Amino acid sequence: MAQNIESRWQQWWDEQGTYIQPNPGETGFDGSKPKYYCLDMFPYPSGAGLHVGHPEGYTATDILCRYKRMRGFNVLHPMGWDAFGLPAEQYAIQTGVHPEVTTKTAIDNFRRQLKRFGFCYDWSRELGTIDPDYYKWTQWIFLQIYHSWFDPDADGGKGKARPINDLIRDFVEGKRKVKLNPHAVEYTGAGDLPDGTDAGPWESLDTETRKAVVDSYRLAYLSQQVVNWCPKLGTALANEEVHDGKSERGGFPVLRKPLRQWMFRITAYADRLLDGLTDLDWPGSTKTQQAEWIGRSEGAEIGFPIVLGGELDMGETLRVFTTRPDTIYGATYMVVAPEHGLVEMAMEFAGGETDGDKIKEYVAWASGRSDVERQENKEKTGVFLGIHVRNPVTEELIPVWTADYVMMGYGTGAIMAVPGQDQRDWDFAKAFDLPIVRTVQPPEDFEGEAYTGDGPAINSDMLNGLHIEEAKAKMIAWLTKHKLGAKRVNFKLRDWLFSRQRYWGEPFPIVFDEFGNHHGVSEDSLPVKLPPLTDYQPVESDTPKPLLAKAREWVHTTAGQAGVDGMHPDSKVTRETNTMPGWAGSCWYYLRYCDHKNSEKLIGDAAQDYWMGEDGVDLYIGGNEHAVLHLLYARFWHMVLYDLGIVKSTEPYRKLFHQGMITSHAFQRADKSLVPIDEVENLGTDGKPSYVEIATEQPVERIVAKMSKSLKNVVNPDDVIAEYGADTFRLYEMYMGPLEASKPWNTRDIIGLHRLIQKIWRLCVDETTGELKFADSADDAVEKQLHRMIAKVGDDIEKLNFNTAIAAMFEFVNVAKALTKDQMDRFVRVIGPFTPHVAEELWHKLGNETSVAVADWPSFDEAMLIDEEIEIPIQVMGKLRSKLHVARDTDVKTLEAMALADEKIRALIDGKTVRKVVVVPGRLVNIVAN
RNA sequence: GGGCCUGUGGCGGAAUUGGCAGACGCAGCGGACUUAAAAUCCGCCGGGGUAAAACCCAUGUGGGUUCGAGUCCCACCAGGCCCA
Repeated sequence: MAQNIESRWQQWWDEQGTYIQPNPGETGFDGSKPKYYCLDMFPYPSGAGLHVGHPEGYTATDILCRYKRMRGFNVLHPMGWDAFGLPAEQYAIQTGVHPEVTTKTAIDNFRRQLKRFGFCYDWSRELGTIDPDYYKWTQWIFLQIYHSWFDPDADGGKGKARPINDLIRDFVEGKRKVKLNPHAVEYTGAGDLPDGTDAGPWESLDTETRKAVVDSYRLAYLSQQVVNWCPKLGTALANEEVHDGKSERGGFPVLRKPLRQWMFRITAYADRLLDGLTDLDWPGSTKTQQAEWIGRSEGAEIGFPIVLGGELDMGETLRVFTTRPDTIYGATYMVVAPEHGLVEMAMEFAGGETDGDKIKEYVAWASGRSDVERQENKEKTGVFLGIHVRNPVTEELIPVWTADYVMMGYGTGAIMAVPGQDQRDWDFAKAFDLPIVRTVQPPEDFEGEAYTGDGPAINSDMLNGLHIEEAKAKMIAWLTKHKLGAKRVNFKLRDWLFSRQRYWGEPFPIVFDEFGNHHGVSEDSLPVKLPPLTDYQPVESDTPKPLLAKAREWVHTTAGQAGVDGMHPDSKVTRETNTMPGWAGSCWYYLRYCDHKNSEKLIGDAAQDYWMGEDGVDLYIGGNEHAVLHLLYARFWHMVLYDLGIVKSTEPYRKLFHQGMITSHAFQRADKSLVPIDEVENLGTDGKPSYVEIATEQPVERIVAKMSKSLKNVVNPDDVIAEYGADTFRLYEMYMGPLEASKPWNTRDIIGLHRLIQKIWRLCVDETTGELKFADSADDAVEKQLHRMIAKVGDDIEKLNFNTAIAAMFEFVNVAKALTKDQMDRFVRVIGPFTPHVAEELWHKLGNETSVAVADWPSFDEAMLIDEEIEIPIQVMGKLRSKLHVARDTDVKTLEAMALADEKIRALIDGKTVRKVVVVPGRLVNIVAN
């Protein structure tokens, strides 16, 4: 029956366009209503179809949106597809089927499955990141970023993105000193002046230098980056995909190789990304994760003069960043990253204390290690460079080592090692027998090694006795005064590597001329369409070659064809062959939903003003696995677009909520290894289970585990819907527990929710005639319970407490045996958001012609929520001893008197002294007596 | 190693935010209806204790604050997630 009713109404909603939400200016739009923009994280349409985790968040937003609509909001609730990405491409490599074919099949399947849940998406706004009409604007945004620079002085020192032409104009007009961007990480390194060098007047520079200067400011820039290159797979790999120098997939060797890559200067926004978190209504843990990822730390940059052979002053300094300048007296050695310029310099001057071969060997070895491996706190490795620096404070000579636990990407790629106050330095010092000097006095009972806590400074001359914060301040002041260092803020956040050597992604709207200079294509030549390929095999090569290089005709074109302004149309150009990473399309999709058919603009003004308002998306629900990457990247794009005046809200997502993971059961052997569920049998009863692995007859323990193919504990929503219907499925997932909690799937429990729907049905419908049945008159108890349910359900929906809302429905149908027509009318409205199909069926049986989805939410009477007579527990010494039945508003004195007069209580306190009587009116009485 | 979160019946969970622990559902037990089963309806359902009550114990463990603690504080144990 469920199948029949559900598919009938789903079809009707489609035909009626029940859930289509018009935009401002369109027919049917009611501008007097407030807006509610409720967004789900759109799915990656995999070939496997939906799993039971998808509909959890989607059902929650569906209920909320239906409720908000009934409460008089215009609701924007769209759905789309995050469809570029690796799995479709991997599949293409194996089968030769174009990723577009497999992806579109997967999308059709996902759409079919989602519609089967009866979700109230406005499908007219559906979009996919692979649609050329969509990625046209992804490319357009890239161009905006490419044509921008970050002016750190703008906006009162907060800094903002400005058009790159503003910068060029400043250079031409002499308003700004022409120099390389001092904040550009790709140009910093040992020996560079921290402030950049004045390049002289603009007109004195040749074209090439001018271009280099301008490019160093772009928010999207090309840079040599050391990546994990796997020749066999023909692509760069993420750190997480490399283990022991081999690729996780296939076990092929991985090299550290510099690659010319597109980068986003997200580091320029570090402070704003951090500060912006404060006002967001996001889970605290997510904010913390982003803040830690950004990793702001205050400290000092200090220059240590480099000394060769113990006396020859090089006239250069080794710059280090440290968060603990107060510990400089305890710096007993220095460490530079193996990629640091000083290592190469050491090898040039090999001889004496410098063992060039050993250094060379070490650097080669370190280059094969991923960042993750290098940061693992295992065995310390390193080589003495034979170079010393002079401690600027103590004037003592300190040896310089290279070791891979120092990263080139963090700070300056060099540290002053203070083993007394840093455990990694301590371990290293122990391993290589280097001196350890404590500069902070640990507490007397301290038994650890490095001491990182606070305490008075020792062995530190002018700092002695000062605590960390004072000592830091004093040292920074001293260094600044003597021009040996300065206060500096450092971030863990790195610039965002935006190139992939893959096929299935957005092409860059960039071409290179014959001299290798890059040019953005003009806006009217967008989209740069992804060319079809027939061969998706990675190019096996030592020199990284992106897959798109195979589309030779597409790659080699002319400026006219590609649409490059300011070049002769016949000039030969080659297209950028890297593609954008999967994050690109998901960085801004929430904007496009507002106005997805707009061919003139990314988003029209009226649509943006109404739907995004000042705070952006009202509620964004998705998994917390996106806590950092997607949610940080999207905020970054939004901020750039804000600076350029394209969007008007400062943040994309006002309120964020993470639904918990739906887990499953699995079985665990004594050694903690897992057993698939079909290899276990229950020899006990349901009440007292006793699980045994069939093959070994050994007992196993039932535990909660992630759903996975190998454990055979994956649940397919299609099967559940086929058996119980979508309404039951929706209720079950919402009744499992709090939305944010991770909860185990338990098929056996579904029946209870199925019974609820049947009880609802039987409460309203006479099963013999199929007609509605009504009570002659309203029962007081039922009427009261109805008011309570309306209040409770509405309140719970607002708080996303769907499990207790459903419990309130259970309580109602357990009380109500018959409803009047008026009661039924209200009841059906309340269940509408949860079980839209059954509700719609009953709603129409009640004689309505329009959908229950557009009905008003019923009101309730506050007075009905309050009991006139209540039960008050009486405690003696905090233990429940008796109860009073009293009028709700009985005052304190009366309650106290009644409690003390209670027979049971009198017996208990007989012979004791009543010390105190605590009375909470309407709550309880507690008697303290002894 | 650091950070965050969680721990309540056989199971999922509830608890007005410091005020009657176990709402609601599942499973289980007993009964009604039925030739029988399913479905449905009624009752019981943390442990000990009792003829039944009374009473005692109980929210991972141990302490603390409080008239009163599942809820707040400290320590520990176990599990999970994130970072390293």
